[in-house]
Amino acid sequence: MFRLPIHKKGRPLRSQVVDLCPDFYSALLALLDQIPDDMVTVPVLLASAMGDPVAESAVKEALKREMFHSYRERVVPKPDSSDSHIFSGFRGKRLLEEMAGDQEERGKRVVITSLLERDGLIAGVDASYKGDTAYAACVVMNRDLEIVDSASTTIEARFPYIPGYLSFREAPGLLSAVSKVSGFDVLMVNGHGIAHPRRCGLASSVGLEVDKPTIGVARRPLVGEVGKIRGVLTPLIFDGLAVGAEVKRSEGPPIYVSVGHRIDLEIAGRITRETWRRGRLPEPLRSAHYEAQTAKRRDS
DNA sequence: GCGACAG
DNA sequence: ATCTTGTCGC
Repeated sequence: MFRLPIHKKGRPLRSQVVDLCPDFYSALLALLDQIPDDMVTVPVLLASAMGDPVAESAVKEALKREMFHSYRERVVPKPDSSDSHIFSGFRGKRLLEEMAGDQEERGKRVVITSLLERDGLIAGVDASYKGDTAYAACVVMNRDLEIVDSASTTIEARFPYIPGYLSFREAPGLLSAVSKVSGFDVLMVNGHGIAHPRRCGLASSVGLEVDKPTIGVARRPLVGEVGKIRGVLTPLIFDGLAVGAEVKRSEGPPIYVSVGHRIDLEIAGRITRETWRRGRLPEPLRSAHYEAQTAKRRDS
């Protein structure tokens, strides 16, 4: 029977992703405390000090939270032309830079293989949010796409959504939900696998943890360009490599599939096409999304 | 240089 | 992802 290594007989959660999931908000607080009393700063400088300017909007969102109420006047929206008192001398470790380095390392551990013993049971996992409270659900379907098992959990996310860093927000909840179902052959995750700037998107992070064949499926690409049609799949090219593929149906917008872990693009694409019947995502993900929404509704 | 940017 | 009413269409 499938079992996740993160529940050690009632011990606290342990896994690489969970261990490496730092608290974004405490790190931001530590930076805000460095601003001298007679100075202010701007969001992009805080994001850069955290290690990646891409986090600018996440910083802006965070500053709206109650937790940062007393720091609101220390951050101005734009660098005022007349102001020479914009602080930028932040010190300390760059959290996002370390996390990106970790993704690069884990991306190298992703296994791409055409060996897939069975694919009779397909699991889908997804999460819904109410603020930072995550409601994650995992459903298991048979070949006829009938639900044979499902589970959901709720957990507090300690990290905001930042493009390229989604796994640090979502993986803990998804892993918890996945650990509650009895078993499956392939896992489908709502997000990219190796079609990621550092070859380690949400689907790869989750796949490496559960050590099962894992597929990443997303509605929009994060990196890469759609290449020339090659057979039934249109490759998504990034850095000169086919890191994923665009999957089309007769009608409606396409979706993007990539290797999460222990699978290859052809098989991942085949399973994605075989399970995509209606709507914007394949059935395992539609189902998991519905269950996650239901769990959230039930809670409030 | 500026904007875009999985969920 | 989430905030949100009615509304266009099969």
